[in-house]
Amino acid sequence: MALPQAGMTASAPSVQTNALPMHRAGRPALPELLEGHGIAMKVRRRQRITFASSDQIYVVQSGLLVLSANAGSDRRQLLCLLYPGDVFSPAQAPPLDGIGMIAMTDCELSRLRASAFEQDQEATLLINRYIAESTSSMHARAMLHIARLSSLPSETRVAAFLLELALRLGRVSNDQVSCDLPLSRSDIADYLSLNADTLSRIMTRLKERGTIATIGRSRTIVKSVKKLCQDVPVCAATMALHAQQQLEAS
Amino acid sequence: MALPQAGMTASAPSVQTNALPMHRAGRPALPELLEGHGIAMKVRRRQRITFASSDQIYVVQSGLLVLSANAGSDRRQLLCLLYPGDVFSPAQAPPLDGIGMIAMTDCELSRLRASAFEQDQEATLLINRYIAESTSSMHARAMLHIARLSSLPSETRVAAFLLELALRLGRVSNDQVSCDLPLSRSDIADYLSLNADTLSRIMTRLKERGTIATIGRSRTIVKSVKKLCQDVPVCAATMALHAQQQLEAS
DNA sequence: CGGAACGTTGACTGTCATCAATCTCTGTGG
DNA sequence: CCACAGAGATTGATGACAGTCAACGTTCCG
Repeated sequence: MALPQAGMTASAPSVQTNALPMHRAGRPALPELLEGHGIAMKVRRRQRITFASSDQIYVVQSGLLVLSANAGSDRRQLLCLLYPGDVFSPAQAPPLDGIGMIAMTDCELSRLRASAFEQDQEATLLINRYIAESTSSMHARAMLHIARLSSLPSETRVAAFLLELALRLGRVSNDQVSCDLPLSRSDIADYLSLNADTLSRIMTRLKERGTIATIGRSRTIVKSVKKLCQDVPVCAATMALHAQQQLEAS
Repeated sequence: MALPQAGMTASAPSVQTNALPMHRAGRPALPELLEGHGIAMKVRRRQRITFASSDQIYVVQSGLLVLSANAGSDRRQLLCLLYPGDVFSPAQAPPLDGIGMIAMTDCELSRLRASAFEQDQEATLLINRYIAESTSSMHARAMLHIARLSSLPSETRVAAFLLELALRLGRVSNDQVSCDLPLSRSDIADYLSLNADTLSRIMTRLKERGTIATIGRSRTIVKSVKKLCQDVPVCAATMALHAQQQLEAS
C-alpha cells in the first residue's frame, strides 16, 4: 500500500476540458519511506480528529475527511475536503474554535512527525517536495472553492460541488458521473454555506431540470458533464483539478 | 534586501489574542541564496501579471497583490491576497479563466524558476521548506477567508476583513488599528463577494455603530480590536494569523 | 414496532443585488 | 487658482432569493 488510493474505483473520464495547459496533472507518488516513519491510523465515519501538536502531519491514504470549525456563533463550518493523497498539517488550518478533521467515511491515515526526517536529507528532500505539491494543489482547490462560493448562484454551486465529488469518488461513463454521497444534506449545506432546507429545494430543482438524478437517498448522478462544463467555467476548472488527478492515481 | 518587508511600517500590536497555542508564529527568513537566483520585478499599481509557465515562482518582497479570476459570467472575483513574504506559484491557482495576479500597490517581486535549485541540495532543502511553510500559511488564510465568507453576516465580514488589512498594512496603537486601504470599494466587494453598493451601506453602518472610522476616502480605523475579537471568533484567528507574522517581519 | 435521524415542503421574513440618480473626490488643463 | 471631467462612492427604491420555523414524510436503526 505505497500509493494513496481513491476510496472507490475510478475509470478514466472521457470528457475533454478546456483546462489551461500550464496546469500540472498530478504529483509524484508518495515515496515508500514515508511508510516506515508514519503511524497508520484507522478512523471511522463521523470520528473527529483534533490537532494535538503542530508537529504532526497527516497523510490521507483512503477515505474522505473534512476540515471543520465553529466559525460563527454556533454554526459549524466545513472548510475543506481532504482526499486520498492529501497531506495535512495543523499549520494549514486557521486557529478557529473547534478546529479539527471529521471523517466522512471510514478512513486510513498516516500520521507522522514533521521533524522525523531531519537526519535523512535525501528523504527530506523528496517528502518536502511532495508536501509542497500537495499543499499547492490544496490551495488551488481552496481558491476554486472560494470562486464557487462567491461567484456562483446557489443552484450552480451545488451542481459544481456534486461534480467535484463525483469525479473524485465516483465513476465516469459516457458523459455522466455518479457516486454515493458520503456527506449528508446538512454536511453539504455546511460546506457550501447554504441552509439544509434550501439545499433540499435546490436539489429538487436540479432534478426537475434534469441536471442531476438521484437513486435512493445518497446516490447521485450528474447527467451531462460536458454541458455543465460549458455552462459553468468553474466546472471546467473542477475537471482539471479533480479528474486529472484521478487519472494519475488510478 | 534579503528579507521580505511589509509595505508600510509596523509597530508591535499591543493586543492579546486567544489564539490556539499550537499555532506557529511565523516562518523562517527566506535565505539570501534565493536572491542570487531570482529576477527582481517591479510592478505598478493596477498592473496585471499572468502566469506564463507553471515552472515559475513568485516571491512577494513588498506591496500587496491579489489573485484574480473571472469565475462567473462576467464578474471578476478576487480570490486571495498576497502579502510580503508570500511565495506564489501557478500550481496554487485554479485553472479558471482570466486567472492572474493584480498589483494593488506598487510591488517588488522576485521571480524564479522552480527547477533552478536542483543542483544545490542544501539550498533546495531550505527553499522547499520555506515554500512549504509559506504555502501552508496561505492555506490557513484561505480557510479563514472561507470561514469569513461563509459564516459571517456581511457586516461582520467587512469588519473582520478590515481588521486583517489593518493588521498587515497599518499600525497598531492602543487597541486601535488604522491603515490606508489600497483596495477600492469595488475591489473589496469583489473579494468579500458583496456588491459595491451594499459594501458602501455596510461601511456607513459600521461607522454609525462606532466599529470603524474613516478619514478621507481610504484611511480606515478599526476602533476597538479587543471588542471585535471578543465578538467575532474569526477575528481572534485573524489576529493570530496576521498580527503575529507582522511581529515577526518587523 | 417504535424511535431517531434525516430529508422534504410550505409560508413568512430579512437581506442583499440591481438599477438609477446623486454626490464627492482627484487630477488635469486652462 | 478655478473649472471641468471622470472615476469612485453613496443613497434610495425595488425585487429576487435564501434563511427560519414548523410540519410532515422517509429511511434506517435498535
